[in-house]
Amino acid sequence: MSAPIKFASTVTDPKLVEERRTQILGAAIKLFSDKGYYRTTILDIAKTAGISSGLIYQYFSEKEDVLCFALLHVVDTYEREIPTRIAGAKDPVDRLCQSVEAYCTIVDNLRDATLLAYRSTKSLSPAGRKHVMAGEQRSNQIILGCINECIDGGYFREVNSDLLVYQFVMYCHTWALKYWAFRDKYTLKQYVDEGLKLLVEPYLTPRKGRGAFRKRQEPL
Amino acid sequence: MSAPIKFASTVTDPKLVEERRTQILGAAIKLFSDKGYYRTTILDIAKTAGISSGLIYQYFSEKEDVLCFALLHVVDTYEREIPTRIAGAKDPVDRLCQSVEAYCTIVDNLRDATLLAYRSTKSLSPAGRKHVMAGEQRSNQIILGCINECIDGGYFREVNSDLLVYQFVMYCHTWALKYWAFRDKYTLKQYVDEGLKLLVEPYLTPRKGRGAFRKRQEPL
DNA sequence: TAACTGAATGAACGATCATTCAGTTATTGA
DNA sequence: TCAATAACTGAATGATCGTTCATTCAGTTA
Repeated sequence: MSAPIKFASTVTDPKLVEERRTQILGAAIKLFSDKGYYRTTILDIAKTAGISSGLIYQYFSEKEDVLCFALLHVVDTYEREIPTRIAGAKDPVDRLCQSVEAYCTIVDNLRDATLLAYRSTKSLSPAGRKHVMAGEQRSNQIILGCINECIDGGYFREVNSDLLVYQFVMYCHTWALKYWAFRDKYTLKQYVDEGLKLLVEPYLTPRKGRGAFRKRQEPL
Repeated sequence: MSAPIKFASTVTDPKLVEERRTQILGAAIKLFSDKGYYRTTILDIAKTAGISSGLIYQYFSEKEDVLCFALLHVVDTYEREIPTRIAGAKDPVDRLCQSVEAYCTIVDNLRDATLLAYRSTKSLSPAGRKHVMAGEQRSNQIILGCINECIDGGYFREVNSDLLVYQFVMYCHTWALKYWAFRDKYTLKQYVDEGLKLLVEPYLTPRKGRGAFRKRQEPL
């Protein structure tokens, strides 16, 4: 796990700090996603969150910190939720499939925020950007682990797993990036299923791989 | 082709207009990519282009027009160059492979500008955004055509071509989006070759498809 | 040589915020 | 009950640009 970044606050009660920051976060993600970072004013955020502009500066030391907090929230959610959701699966193929499903589901929940990450990571200071990218890398590692398990276990044929990770990750992100094109054609479930057909099936070994893939379709 | 957008200019000589706009475009892409749209001032652009700030307003009516011009330049380049580069190939599989190679090569040439498109399309007015997205859609259609030719000609098995297009396009864009991760591991050529292995090979029909794919490796 | 044209300049204007801080309200604990 | 402390407010400040425009200047025509 990374060194969790400290954002300075003048408020002492940690409970209150978390509550207010969550409140500000919600407003900020909504507005940044909608109007973009630079077009969103601190006053906008304050009004949407139902507080005064000055109060934001009790919980964040500058506007950029609010953006950084929002983007870290996104990558931290990926990193935290994917392992939780694949914990049940023991079979490597099942784990891989479930990690894709989990990732897509999280992206779907954080669709606006995921887009925001693509648009606004460059607006961060180098230090903040480094943290966000490091978080993204850590969730990539989870997927990479699943792929390598499939290869090592003989479920996948030899394949460039380094590159395949990015295919998986981009497929999940693309649900947010191209949502305007997909929303009318696919449900999230359909999108995930198609993704497995495109990204998992082709690499399965004929017997062991396909066998495991079939088995997970009709469980119990 | 789309209705080419007119950007207002007070300067009468069309030759000069094109020359100056190209000059401004170069500075703008460099600076927007580097510092982001909002952090780049008109004065920055003027200085980098070697002209005065006021002169920019003789060639564009507002700052946003400069951004719009830059993003349209990117999508227009895709749309113009891909067909040119695949004109030689007659075999559908070859056409598809060459379109990927062409797209990746153009992305590589316009790497900064491609990133800029991801980051800044939302900063455009709805009208401008619509034009940029329409341009992007038109180059997608080119790839879609190649895939469908492969399917119809019996080179590809039945596959969700709608979705596969986005896989191809995203693969090409990812060269720009994740360049920081790829630059040390792959040359552009290697990246393209790996892409064909991941995105073309799995869908080839055993005889006709694979045959055509093999043939293009050792031509004459 | 004078009159004209339109390209180019850059100082000045005005609007927009991020940030601060003097003052107000709420909470705590003795 | 009443300090004392913490949380909160929102008007004021000051810096930053996008945009304008009066002016200069090079080149062209009369």
